[in-house]
Amino acid sequence: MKDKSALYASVYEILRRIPKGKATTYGKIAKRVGINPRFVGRILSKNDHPEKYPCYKVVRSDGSLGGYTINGKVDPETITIKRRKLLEDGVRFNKDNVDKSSLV
DNA sequence: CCGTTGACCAGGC
DNA sequence: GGCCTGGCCAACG
Repeated sequence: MKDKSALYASVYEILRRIPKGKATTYGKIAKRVGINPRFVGRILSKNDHPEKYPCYKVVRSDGSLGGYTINGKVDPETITIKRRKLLEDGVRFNKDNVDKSSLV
């Protein structure tokens, strides 16, 4: 993993490894691939593949959903979709935050 | 080339 | 419990 494009692939690979009913955080991924947390979000927002990778399984360390962008879409509805998809996967919620017991 | 930006994080108040 | 600050580091204009 030297190329920056490989970095993207690493992040997506991690998303695929998330078990059903679980979510992960930007910070955990960042540590895993060795980059800063901000860049994780940047990767997902600019180069995500919503049909192939569960980018919606990534939330903030405090359990809040953070953001959710699809193909440059910045509508407030997308964040609602993110929450619904997490629920469909069996991730437990505590009000508007992901239950920490559902984090990996 | 340099300043700003960002799907963040941890710490302090 | 919420808001502010500093730090992080690649990408963008």
